[in-house]
Amino acid sequence: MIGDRVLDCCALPHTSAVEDTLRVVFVRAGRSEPVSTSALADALHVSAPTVSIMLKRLTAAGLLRRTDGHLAALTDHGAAHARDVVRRHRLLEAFLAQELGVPWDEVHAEADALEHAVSDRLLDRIDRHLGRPERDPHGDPIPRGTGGLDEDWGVRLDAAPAGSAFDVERVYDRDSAALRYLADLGIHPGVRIDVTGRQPFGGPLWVRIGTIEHALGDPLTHLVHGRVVA
Amino acid sequence: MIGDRVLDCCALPHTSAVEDTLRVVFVRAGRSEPVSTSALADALHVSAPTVSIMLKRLTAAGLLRRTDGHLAALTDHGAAHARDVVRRHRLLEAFLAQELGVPWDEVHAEADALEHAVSDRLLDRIDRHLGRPERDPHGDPIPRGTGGLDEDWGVRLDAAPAGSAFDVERVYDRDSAALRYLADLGIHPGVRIDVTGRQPFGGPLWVRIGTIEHALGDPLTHLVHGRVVA
DNA sequence: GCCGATCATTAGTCTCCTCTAACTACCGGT
DNA sequence: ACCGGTAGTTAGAGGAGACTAATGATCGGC
Ligand SMILES: [Mn+2]
Ligand SMILES: [Mn+2]
Ligand SMILES: [Mn+2]
Ligand SMILES: [Mn+2]
Repeated sequence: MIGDRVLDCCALPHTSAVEDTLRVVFVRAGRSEPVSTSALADALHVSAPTVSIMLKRLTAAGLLRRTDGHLAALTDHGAAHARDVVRRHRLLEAFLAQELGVPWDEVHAEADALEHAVSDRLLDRIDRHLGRPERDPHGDPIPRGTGGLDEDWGVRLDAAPAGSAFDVERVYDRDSAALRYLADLGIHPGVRIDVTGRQPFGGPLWVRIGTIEHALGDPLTHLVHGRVVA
Repeated sequence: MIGDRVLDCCALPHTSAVEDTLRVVFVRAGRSEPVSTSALADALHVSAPTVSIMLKRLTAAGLLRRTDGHLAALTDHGAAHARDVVRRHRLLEAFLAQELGVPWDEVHAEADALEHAVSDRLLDRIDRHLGRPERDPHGDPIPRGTGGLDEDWGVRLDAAPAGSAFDVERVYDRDSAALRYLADLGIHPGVRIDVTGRQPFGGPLWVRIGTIEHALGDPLTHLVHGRVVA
């Protein structure tokens, strides 16, 4: 936490816990995943009561609304702050990967800590140093200014029909071990995959990367997003 | 704060406040400055009672001793942890200055925040990336391994006799405005200064850098350390 | 030897973050 | 209608860190 970035506007201190919650709500909502108390507890590695109390505080501060099924949704104000945290997070991920060669399965954890400690001034230096990158190592767009963020996740790999080709654009960065495995297979943003077949009843998806063929289970295919091209 | 660096050994959480206190005690003691409650409160930008309580906790954890005049001194154990914080701090300063061009009067504040968020793994990447630097932008030695740290501050510029030359080795980094001014004058580690004269009764010291002559008051000369060479 | 200034500590409060345990609300199945 | 499980919240507690106000200790000056 750097002292000078405080949510004066909403009478809420800009702590790590607050920032992390805003970021996770933003990203999950962008993926159209349900933002429930338990899902947040899981993602943030805290207990459900801890999330419950945090959501109440964020709601009181006008950053969050509760929808029908206890779910959480950011207000415009909350989304603006969340975007700022996401920007810091992804820009740091890009920096760590490009400048220091941190592998893409490690950058998330590092950025999760650094995002609260980097000043706006330093962040802008990093941005300039990298030449104002558009995407982080997972293909996630880096929010810039107030311009509309392209939070389009495209199509999930498991939705690609057999016989089609698939351009990988984004890979969800939650699971380090999965990222490591996908990288071993050569799956990362910018790569074209041939979908060769699909077993029925949730069976594995057969894909070819280069000349090698692999069977991918749902937990993996659900992480890979992009476009069907043929 | 990154979760995995906890002082298990001393039953004390490795928080920012704890780390900052250890670092400041270490550096002040290294400069042979009195480490009093009020001096720490001033340096850490907290109230005296806050320091008082922290010193009691550190003492209870065996990281600190109280000497005669209420002063604080690190135990060997405390010094070992403090060294680690100082290493993170100075290595980050060096990285920010060399890789991102952050000016030397800004690196301290940035490192003060980042030092608690950087993992050991990332720090080692930074270290390797910089080629294992020995000194930070202020000329301060970067502790490495368990080897003896050269915390020699040499001689203060105000102790240099008129007519002598003075090699600047270290500049104390506490005061940003002073660092900015000294940089404008061309005073930084590696520079040779000619001491041309000294006014009596605490008057200014006259120095020549290159061809330009300047009068420096005590607040400035006390920050500049090095060796008298002639 | 007293007086005031300075310094340190104690006392009392506050906020934030986290937990466990208990309770409640809901929902599906029988 | 009932029962059990899941999800969410409430209740209660504790630690860390911060503050102000009051109190205690120390020391120099006169
Ligand atoms: Mn974080
Ligand atoms: Mn990412
Ligand atoms: Mn710090
Ligand atoms: Mn320094």
